[in-house]
Parts: sequence; structure tokens; C-alpha cells
Amino acid sequence: MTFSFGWLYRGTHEIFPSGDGKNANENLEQRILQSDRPLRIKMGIDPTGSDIHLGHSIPVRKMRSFQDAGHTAVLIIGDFTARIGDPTGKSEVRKQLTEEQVKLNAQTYLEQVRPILDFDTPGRLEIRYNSEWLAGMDLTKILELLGTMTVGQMIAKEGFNDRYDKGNPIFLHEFLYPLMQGYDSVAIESDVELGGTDQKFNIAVGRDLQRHFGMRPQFGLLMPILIGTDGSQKMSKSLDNYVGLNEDALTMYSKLEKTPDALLENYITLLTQLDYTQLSDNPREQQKILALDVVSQYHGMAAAHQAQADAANLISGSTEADSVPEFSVSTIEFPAKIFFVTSASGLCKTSSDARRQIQGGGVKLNGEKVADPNFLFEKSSDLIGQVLQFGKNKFVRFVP
RNA sequence: GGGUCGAUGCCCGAGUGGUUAAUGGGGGCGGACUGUAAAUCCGCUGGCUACGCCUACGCUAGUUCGAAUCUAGCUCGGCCCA
Repeated sequence: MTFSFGWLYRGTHEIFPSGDGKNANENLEQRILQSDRPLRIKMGIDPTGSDIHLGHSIPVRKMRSFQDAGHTAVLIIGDFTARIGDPTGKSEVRKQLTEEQVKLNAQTYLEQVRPILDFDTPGRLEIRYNSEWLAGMDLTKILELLGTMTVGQMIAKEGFNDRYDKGNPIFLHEFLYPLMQGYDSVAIESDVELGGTDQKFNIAVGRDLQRHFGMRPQFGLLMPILIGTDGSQKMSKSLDNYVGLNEDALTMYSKLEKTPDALLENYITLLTQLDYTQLSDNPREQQKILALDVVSQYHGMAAAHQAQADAANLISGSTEADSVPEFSVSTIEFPAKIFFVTSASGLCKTSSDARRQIQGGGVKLNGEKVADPNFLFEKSSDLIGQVLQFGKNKFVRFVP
């Protein structure tokens, strides 16, 4: 029986309730087999930023597996909750976002998960905004929600606990977050909620609320939190150890190709459908296979192969690489010194940094180290066609 | 509401009137090496089309030739009491 549920368990960290011991009557496999309708698989994303990365893709990929097994993915855009911010894992209060920002973010999020989910098969995907049921909630209802939990239960939650111990502030509205997320489960009548392991508390609150409102409680399916490309901390934009879903193929490939050895099995299991045991045990090969597979998921096989070839060329000093991002010189005023060009082209954030990196030997023009930060380009034609490299994997080709 | 302590660069944390972008650590970035990994060693780690100029030690005024360091008010936070 378990065999046919391979898709359910691949990479999965935990399913609760587990269906053994005293929960014997609550077993997800049973529920799937016995249901006479597709299950409703919930996952929430809070549009708090503009980019999502491979870490976010983990539960989304699981959601796709459910879709392929015939179930309905209910993607909840947390347009309302985003304005409070999930306190999970946060050491500080989230800043609140405006309505416009949230709307915009929601759009770009949907674009980014499009390659992962089945958007086309009828009945397989529902997209809901939680402002639909949260925005108009009146105080009576809110009191009912608040009345289902105690301060002790809230304080026991990991993030709150730490912050309380450290003497950091916790605001009351943050207590509402788990309740709102939980109420989403009630509103959409979910059967299973997907999330990272850090979502256990919030998902469990969803179960409690569903029970409170006389519904059959959902299952929680927790996926591991993806470690970032630095190999130690969880993938996140603010730590800059992420691979963004909307990054170009070459950048994506270059980042994944340097995945730390210790992370390879983890990445391959979570980010691809490949069978790790069938792969070469040479880590260098595994890096390439991983990078190729993931890039092809988001950019197509052809672009992935192109990126692979280009990455190989660039590292050997050749500039024959079609997928190098292009940058128009039209925004640069000539004559221009190379340190200015380096920052103006977006390879680094500040011109001061560009200057330093040049002095440290980290900037190359057509594969040659740049020695003088004040090297001058008299006119735009001096620059067009050249490939500028910053560090190990940031490249730009200048075009008119 | 009362009392008390605190606020320094990405983070932690020195510095308590004086040449200085401000000790140290972490993290990060870059270089060498390598497998575009790890480990190790070295350099960098406010901004600016830049051998000079500008902005910085919670905010705003003030004292002073001169303040991150002194004074006042304000803002935010911790703890104790209510």
C-alpha cells in the first residue's frame, strides 16, 4: 500500500496526525483512499515580498504531486494576513504592508509558481484571497476565535517563546496571526494543509478551529525547510543564500552548480524527481545534474543546456556564452571609468564596492583581470560586445 | 501611570570631550588553492564618475575651538511596581 504513495512521502518530513497509536482512525492514506471526491489541499503564501525562491517551492511541489494524483490545490494568497506578517521564526515584528504592495506581490508570486503547479487541468487549482473572509470579520467573530486559545498556548509557540525570553516585544495583534491562518482552513474546508516544518503550530491551530466549527480537521503535511546555498542557514532572500524562481537560467545554473556537497542529496530529493541512488556518486556530477534539472523546470530544457554550456565557457575564460545577461550602454555617460561601469551595470550595488573589488582582483573584462579601477572607456563603442565579470558568477555583456 | 536602565556600522559589541569612518568578533564579499565544493591562507567590509568631497554612533536643539562621548526635550525598547 505504502508503495503507491511514494509521491506522498518523497521528502516529506512529517504528516500529522500520523494514523498510528491513539490516532489510528486518522490516517491520511485512508482518507485519500476512502474519499469519494478530490481532497482539498491547502497552502498559503503571504505576498510579503516580490520574489520567491526554491525554498518556497518545496511545499508547492508537493502540492503539484497532489494535483497529479487528482486532488484540488487550494492556493491561498494571504493578502490580508500579509499585512500583519507571520511572526513564525521572526525575531522582530514584521512591518506592515500597504494594500497596493500586497496586490502587486500577489501577482508576481502567481507568475513564479506557474511552472510548478498545474494551472490548466480543470478542477485542479483554486486561487483564493483570504481578505475574502477575513477583511469583513466583525468583533464578535474575532472574539470567538480569540476565545479558542490561551495565552499560555500562544507563548509556548517557538518564536514567541524565544522573543519573550529575550525580552523582545510581542504585540497583541501578532497573536491573531495563527488564528487567521487557521480560520483560512475553516473557510476553504481544507483536508490537508501543506507547509514547512515551522508551520506546525499554525496548521495545528487550523485543526482546532475546524473542530470548533464542527468540521472534520485537516491533516498537516510538513516539508523540510530548505537550507540555503551557504549550506548552513535556511534559504532566505535577506541572507542572500537563495536561488530565485524568476532568476535567469545562467544565474540559476551557476548558483546550483556550486551547491555544497553536504546538501546535494537533500536538494536532489526535494527539488527534482530524480532517484538519488541511481545517480553518479561523484559530487561534481551531481551538482551538474541537479543544476540542469532544476533550471529546466523553470526555463525549459534547451535554456538549461545553454546555461550549462555557457557556464563552462565562462569559467574557462571564454566569452562565448549566449545566455549572459545583456546590459545596454545607453544609460551610461561616456567617457566612463570602469569602476563606474561595474556598478552602473548592476553587477554590484555601489561604486565604492566596485572600486574595492577591482583592487582586490575580483573583476574581469573578457576573462582578463582588471587592474586599474580608473581604466577609461572613451566612447560607448569601446565597451559594446565586452563581457564584464564580477566575482565568480555575475556576468554582463554590453550591448548598444 | 510610577521607577529604573538602555539605543553605536549587516549582527553582536568596545569606546565615555580631541589627530582617525570609529578597537574587536561574527557574518558577508573578493583573491590564492580546489572539483565553480569543503578546509586553509591572504585582502576587503559608509557613500560619491573620487587622490578630493559628503554623510554617519535613536531624533531635535544646546554647551564647547572641538562631542558617539556633556546638558535638555522627544521617540522607541527592556526590567520592576501598579
